[in-house]
Amino acid sequence: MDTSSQSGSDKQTESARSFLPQPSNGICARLGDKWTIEVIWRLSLAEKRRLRFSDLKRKTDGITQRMLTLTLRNLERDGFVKRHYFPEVPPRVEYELTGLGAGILASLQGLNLWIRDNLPRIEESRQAYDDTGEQGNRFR
Amino acid sequence: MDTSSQSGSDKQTESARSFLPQPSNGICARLGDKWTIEVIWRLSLAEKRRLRFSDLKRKTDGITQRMLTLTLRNLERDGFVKRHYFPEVPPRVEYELTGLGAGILASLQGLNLWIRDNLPRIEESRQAYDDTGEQGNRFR
DNA sequence: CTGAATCCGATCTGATACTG
DNA sequence: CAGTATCAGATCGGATTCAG
Repeated sequence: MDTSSQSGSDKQTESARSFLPQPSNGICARLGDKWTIEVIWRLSLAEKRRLRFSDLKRKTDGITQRMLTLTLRNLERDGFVKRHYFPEVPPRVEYELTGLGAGILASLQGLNLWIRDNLPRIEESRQAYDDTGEQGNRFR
Repeated sequence: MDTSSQSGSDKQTESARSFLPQPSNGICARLGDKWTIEVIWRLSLAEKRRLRFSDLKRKTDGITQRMLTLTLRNLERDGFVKRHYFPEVPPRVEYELTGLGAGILASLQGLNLWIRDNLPRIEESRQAYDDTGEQGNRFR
């Protein structure tokens, strides 16, 4: 997991070639959606990894009904979430995180830990960039 | 960090709580950009993790000059890439992947391996969803 | 060679109203 | 309760043009 050191070595390319270049059929883009990760995460914390629509909406702060619906449709299509419809009155629908959905969450943890550890440095960098950059062009 | 009061406590939730809910200050969204990951990856494969603008553009198939510039600006701002400007004629600019940038690439590998292994299942799911869904509404 | 500026269509997101 | 439909603003990404 830790291949970050070694700077000047030209043979470092060997191990790096195993990395996938592709945006992986849009998976990363999907995860980058505004609500996708949080919705998966909320489901993973729920009892039996299941929540009904209204609960999910309440737990996911700030999400609109429309965006929750869209997010769930995409997750359902990719097989990360299973939809259970109960034809009652009023209707009840539960969304369940599949094994696939739980799996990607687990795989995401390494990245999230890295982000948690390095976010301060990133934000420093942003601060510095915004401060020094507001006066000059790119030719210096 | 924790906003919602939990209804049920399973054993499985215990380990899941360590996961970060937040889109992590836009990091995941940035990675989901159309070109970000590939640009980082191209730099990581280069000698001394450095490439000049035109080389990077040539290696990154399909990217426009504008998008490469924007992608690099964002990466530079976050501290993932360092820009080296040489005031020659014609001008030469090299971009170097920083330790930070290489680090996130390494952290991404777990996720990418998972995607590689599970993409077939995801695409099956998409196929099934698109096939069965085109006739009925959501109430079934 | 590097990169900024502009225009434009496509997509994303939110707000709102309506339906079974 | 769950979901759809519609509209509007914001952002994204591509094509093109101009400039240091």
